[in-house]
Amino acid sequence: MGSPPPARPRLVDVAQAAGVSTATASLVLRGRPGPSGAARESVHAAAARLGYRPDRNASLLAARRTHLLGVLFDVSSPFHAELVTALDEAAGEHGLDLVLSTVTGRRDEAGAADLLLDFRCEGLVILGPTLKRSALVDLGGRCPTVVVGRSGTGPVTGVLASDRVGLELAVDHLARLGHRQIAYVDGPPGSIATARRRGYRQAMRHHGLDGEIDIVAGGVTESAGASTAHAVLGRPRRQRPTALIAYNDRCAIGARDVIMRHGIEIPEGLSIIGYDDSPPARLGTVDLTSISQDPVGLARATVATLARSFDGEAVAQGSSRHTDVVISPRLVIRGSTGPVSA
Amino acid sequence: MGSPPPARPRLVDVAQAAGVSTATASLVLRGRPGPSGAARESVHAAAARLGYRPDRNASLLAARRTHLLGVLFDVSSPFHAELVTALDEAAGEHGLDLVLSTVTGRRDEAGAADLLLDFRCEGLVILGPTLKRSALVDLGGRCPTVVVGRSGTGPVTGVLASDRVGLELAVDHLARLGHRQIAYVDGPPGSIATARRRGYRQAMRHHGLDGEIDIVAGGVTESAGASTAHAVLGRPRRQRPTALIAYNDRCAIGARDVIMRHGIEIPEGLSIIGYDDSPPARLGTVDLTSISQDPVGLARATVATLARSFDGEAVAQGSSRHTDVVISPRLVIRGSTGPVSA
DNA sequence: TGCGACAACTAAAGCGCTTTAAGAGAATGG
DNA sequence: CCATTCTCTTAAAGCGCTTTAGTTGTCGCA
Repeated sequence: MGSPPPARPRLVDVAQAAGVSTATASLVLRGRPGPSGAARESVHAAAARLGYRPDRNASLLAARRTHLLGVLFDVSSPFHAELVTALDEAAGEHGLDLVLSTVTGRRDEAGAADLLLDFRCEGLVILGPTLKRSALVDLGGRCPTVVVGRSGTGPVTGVLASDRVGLELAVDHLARLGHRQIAYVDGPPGSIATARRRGYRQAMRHHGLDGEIDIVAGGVTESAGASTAHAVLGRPRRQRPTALIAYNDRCAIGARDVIMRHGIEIPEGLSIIGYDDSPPARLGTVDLTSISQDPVGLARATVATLARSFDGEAVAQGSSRHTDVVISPRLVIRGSTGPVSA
Repeated sequence: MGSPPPARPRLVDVAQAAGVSTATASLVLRGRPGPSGAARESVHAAAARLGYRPDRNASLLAARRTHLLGVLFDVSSPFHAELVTALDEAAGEHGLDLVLSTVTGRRDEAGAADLLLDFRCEGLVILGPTLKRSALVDLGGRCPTVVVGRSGTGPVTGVLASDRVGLELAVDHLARLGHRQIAYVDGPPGSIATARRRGYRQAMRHHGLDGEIDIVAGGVTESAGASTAHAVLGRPRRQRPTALIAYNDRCAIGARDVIMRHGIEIPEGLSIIGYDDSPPARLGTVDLTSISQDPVGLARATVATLARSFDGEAVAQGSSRHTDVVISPRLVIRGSTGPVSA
């Protein structure tokens, strides 16, 4: 393992080796205008020769700008994983870097946020926060903050994919395939599930399927989906839906399992649509049609919002009204949906 | 979102408010001996009143110790997620904090490592690295480094769970249930798969099952497992194994899918053991017996190793020999294994 | 020749903290 | 009563960088 600290070269070393002052070296290394061509060359040469890497902490401290975005996420969530990747990409385009923090046994969401603030990040991104409104508002007061996947509050902007549009996409797709008996597997209590349920109703009405609206109890986990499937399969044949839209992929996958074991082919006997476009949905063996919340789009919108707040000065400060940024989800069509069988 | 920087209080503010010097305030806030009881009280009071939080960057810069462990991981891996959580816990016990970095589109493993080093972390943890040996050795030369899940090289220590023991546990368990025809579903080319295959052979021999050794081609994904299952189910009945040990959970789950759809009950018709004890294996609907690499154990060992190298001075520097830390995996028994049917 | 304008550079003052070395009292003791 | 030893404080020197204000030297032009 170890090695004694091989004494990293510092800026003065580079400057000395290049025969210039640290001021010049600093300017050159950051590509700032000023130094002459000759100076630039010798500094770059010296830096390369010494293997110089600036000390981030010192730079940040001196520059009073950290170019750091703090991201608070749940390390065990695949959806968050995708968001983090996308955020990093988007941050890079704005010259920002990410510092990550996650909720663990010894640190709750507030503690993790504090840790990020201690790094003096210029903006805070909170993924799917379970924080109380008041705590959120407090954070928003200390640092430009965006929550992803839920509505903002007070000074905190929310960036989210429209659930209404999501369900519209799902119902449209199924209706186009000839389905009429389209059931919706409900989620847990909460604003997200409410929005999706509402979106489902609205979309059904839109297609003149008011009479077919069919909301069955579900949940968030695979086993919830499994129970739902049992319930649906227990109905008399005529009353069974020909298609299912589930609150999320996990629920959809649980239902799918039971349905298949019941001897019903998918999509011939029943079409299924999930929500989230999670990695399991993409597995060749699962191949689930799903609504993607477009992590890349969410990430871009998030970073753009924060970046705007950095240079665009404080936004609508006094009036602590918040504005959400709502993007459109996408329908990812896979093998779990097909035309309704004759 | 925004808010104009509400000017965080600095140490001088606290000191001033408490009527002491910054030196005293600094000592008090870090619980160092020196200041009197009265001083302690007033500083703490002032800090609380102002809502003071030290600027991490400034502290780190001045203290020349960062107490930071850099962790390089794959944000899309559930196994890494568990490790990160466990690492954080373990680091906390040693007074260390984690700074995370992940491979993304714009940053490869080496780039991510550089980012971590720029944060001046005192130790580097690389989870399941795909880095070349030479790159690893280079990192190890710059900073105490531990790789998790693979053997070390040069100055880099490896921390891993014994594959030999893992397969021993699996075979023991099945043998105890009366199985004799235990097949092993092989993994992709590489040292890990080799170690597991060897462990399987050894364990079988140990149980006097030399004649039953049965290694079938597999792979790392669900679909690889599915193909394997098709191959096995294509055999004449007598030659079919009564139990399967798969290279990993994903492969096991793919096989399980095909087997169930083939009308064979699990575990009555066939027992299956996976490897990794990944979240999908734990799902109620999957309920897969699996070998856990004991993330908590790995994390503890990793942090302990690094911590030792911090104060214990450089370890065996000149001789660039490396030592691995090998821990024992655990068998997690679930519903996918049962007694061999009569 | 002399003066302003400009380009290229640098000395030095921080950033917010830690730490060292030294100072000021108070307490001890001969 | 003065020397000695503590205990408690603090001024000041950094940490490695950025940035401001200012210096130097060159050139053009009246």
